[in-house]
Amino acid sequence: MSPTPESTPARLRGIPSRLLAGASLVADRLVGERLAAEGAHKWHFAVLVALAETGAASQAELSRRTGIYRSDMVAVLNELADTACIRREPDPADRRRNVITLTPAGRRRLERLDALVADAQRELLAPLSPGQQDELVRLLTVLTERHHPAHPRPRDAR
Amino acid sequence: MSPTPESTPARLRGIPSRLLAGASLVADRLVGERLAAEGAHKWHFAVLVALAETGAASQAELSRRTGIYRSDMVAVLNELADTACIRREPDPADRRRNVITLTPAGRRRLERLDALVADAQRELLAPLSPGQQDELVRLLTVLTERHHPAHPRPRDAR
DNA sequence: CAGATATCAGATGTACTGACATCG
DNA sequence: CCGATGTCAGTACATCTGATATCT
Repeated sequence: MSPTPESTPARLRGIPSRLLAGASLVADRLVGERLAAEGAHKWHFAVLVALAETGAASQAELSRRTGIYRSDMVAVLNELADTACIRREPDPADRRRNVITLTPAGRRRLERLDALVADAQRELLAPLSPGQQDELVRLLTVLTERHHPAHPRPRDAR
Repeated sequence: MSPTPESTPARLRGIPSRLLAGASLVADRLVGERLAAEGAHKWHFAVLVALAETGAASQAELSRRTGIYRSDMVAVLNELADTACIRREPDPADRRRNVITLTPAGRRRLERLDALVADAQRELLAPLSPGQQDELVRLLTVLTERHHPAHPRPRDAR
């Protein structure tokens, strides 16, 4: 729907869900543009972070950690494997699973992507004072954490 | 990508762009569900508000006010015309344009949709105190208003 | 002729569903 | 047999692009 133009009526402009949609759009664009400069997507970044943070895991587990559907995870891991950022090998303990491991190359890539993402966040939040930035993050955290139970229940990755 | 599950690593959970994406998703779902109960979409609501607020207008003008592309506006107006919420007639002063006018039925429909949208906003913001709700709206407003110049320039409706 | 308008036809991208073979 | 896993095919929807005919 686009980030609120100037001519938007006040009654529309103040609606929280519309503000969130607009803010999310500009945020995703900023992140997307930065990462695109390195031929990456936010998913790659998310998976790399999850691996660096919580250690090697199966694809379904990564799906739960990142919020990417396990059906979509396949393609993401294919690309990360093609660039040697991860290794994907069958789990000897459970032959349904693949064990996904972060490689040194993947760790280096994560460092670069991390810098880009951090840049995008800085640019995104630039209009706010440091105190306001923290407050925004706090408010959004409360909002999202209170809104997972029930409706769209997270089973695999939703 | 989904609203952050519980098992998400802290390093991912605190990223503003991800928080915004998650919050925007739950918000759009809430609004969408409520409006769907009346067979409506957020676009219908947006157009009706724009008409009620700023008065009759051409389709391109409505596009600018609401942030809906003028290519997509056609279908929205078709549906609103089918339910007699608007009238669409050629502008005698400028024969390229259609003049879109809100009908009494449209005004009544707007009242109903407005209540549903307001409900959704209340549910969305319920986890926050009234003061926090205001603060969130303020912060998001600053954020979005500072982020329209340059990049995705709003010409018609982008 | 440049520019705006309404319209259509479709490209893209992302979230999501359903099914299937394999395995615990 | 139930349930989880990796994979694939395909849906649903929204954003966005391009082109065209008409008109200023």
